[in-house]
Amino acid sequence: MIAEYDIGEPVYRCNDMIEHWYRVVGGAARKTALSGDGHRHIVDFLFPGDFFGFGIYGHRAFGVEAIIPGTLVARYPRGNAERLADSDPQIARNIREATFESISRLQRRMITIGRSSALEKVSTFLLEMADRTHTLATHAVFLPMSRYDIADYLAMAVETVSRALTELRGRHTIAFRGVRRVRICDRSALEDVANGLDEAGITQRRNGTLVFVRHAERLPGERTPGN
Amino acid sequence: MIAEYDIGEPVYRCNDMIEHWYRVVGGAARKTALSGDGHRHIVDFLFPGDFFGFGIYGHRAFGVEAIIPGTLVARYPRGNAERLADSDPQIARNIREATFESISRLQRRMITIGRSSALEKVSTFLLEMADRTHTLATHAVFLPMSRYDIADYLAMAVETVSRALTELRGRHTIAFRGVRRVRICDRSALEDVANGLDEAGITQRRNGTLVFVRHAERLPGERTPGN
DNA sequence: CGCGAAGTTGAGAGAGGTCAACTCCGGTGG
DNA sequence: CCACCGGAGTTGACCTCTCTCAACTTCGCG
Repeated sequence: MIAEYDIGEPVYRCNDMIEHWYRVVGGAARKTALSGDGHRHIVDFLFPGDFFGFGIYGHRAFGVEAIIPGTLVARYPRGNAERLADSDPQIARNIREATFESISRLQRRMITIGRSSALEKVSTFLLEMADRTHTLATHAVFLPMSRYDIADYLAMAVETVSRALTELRGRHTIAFRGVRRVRICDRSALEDVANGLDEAGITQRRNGTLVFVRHAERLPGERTPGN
Repeated sequence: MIAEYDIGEPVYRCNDMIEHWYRVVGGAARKTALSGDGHRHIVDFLFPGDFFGFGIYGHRAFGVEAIIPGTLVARYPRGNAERLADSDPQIARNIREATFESISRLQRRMITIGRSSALEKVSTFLLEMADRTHTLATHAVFLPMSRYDIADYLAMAVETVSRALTELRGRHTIAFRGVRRVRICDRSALEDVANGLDEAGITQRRNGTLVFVRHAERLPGERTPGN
């Protein structure tokens, strides 16, 4: 069963009972949560092909809303899907693979969010979007989400997202064809930034003169000696 | 098949081929990754009963090491486990549930790491540990990991972890019985801090008189009006 | 008892959050 | 067709929290 959603329209809300499993067919959606202090978090963006809403019993911990008008989502009653999985090992296997994939994406993202500068986060994000939307290297990446969404996804302030994008544009690593259309001009430079190989050559002011400073002079693993 | 590991001893390493699925039987372990800039991240801590190492093909993205001497880990050859899952729907179901659980824990953690102050992170961490190690409310929580591990788990500096713990001790929210033995004295206070309701009751001066100000006076969702 | 690692504490600096002003863009209505 | 409006996005100035660097203390173990 496929349903269509408009911008901002919820597929399900936080605290809803878990009754279906879902799959994005067209458009895009965001999975959101509100933390106690009233901050919105975007747990994941969902694109065509992505499964979501897995869960066994109880209530939804997150809500899912479309971010593109006319987003299409297929829905499977949970019970049916479970029975189907029980009777058909191939389906069970597919579900397993989808969830493993989901886990590995979450783990990668946690590392992104955890330690890394604003520039690193945004660069990683752009590469992820280019990848997940299957954008050809020569084409511009279309970002269906607002800057606010990006900010809540990367756990940073909107202004900082904006500044990071401006910085990357200034370096000619990316270029804009419309606010939400980004062309990756220098992919390897972008990858370098995303991997923290960036601050490598930042111009700093020291004693009144500009100097180049290498940042990561510490060796990997140095931090944890024994235990 | 069960194997025993000493402190720091790897169950598997990053880039190893995926050959087994695992389950912690006794002790504790950490799942780690190194990011490009040489920072160590702890993706998850693993306790008795936790499954880990799921994956279908290719190489490990993370490494797993014991953090307690004599940690016991059961190991199942991947192929066997998959075949078993194919032939027994109940096992497939168990695996599904374990991975769903893992996903939901990851998502919660991402929110923790994302937006929240040092104090919030550490409070959340203590509650999580109390919960996951099934510590009775009256007992002290034993933290098997070093402060460095905690820091890399919460994506913050060791010193900041230390300072946060000191702060909580100063408030008599927690007390120490040895460096790695923490008693939660005031659980509800700890939960408040973890939920960001901390700064909630700050006394501020407004028009010359002291008033209590709730921090999150902004309504949830307010940040993203339309889109 | 002494050593090295773990943990704590202090001082200073920098990245990013916050607040505020401003621009840009799309849609609506005159 | 243009003026206007509101929200999205950008830019600037400032301030705060946390990271960093460094010294010090405590703990665990030979």
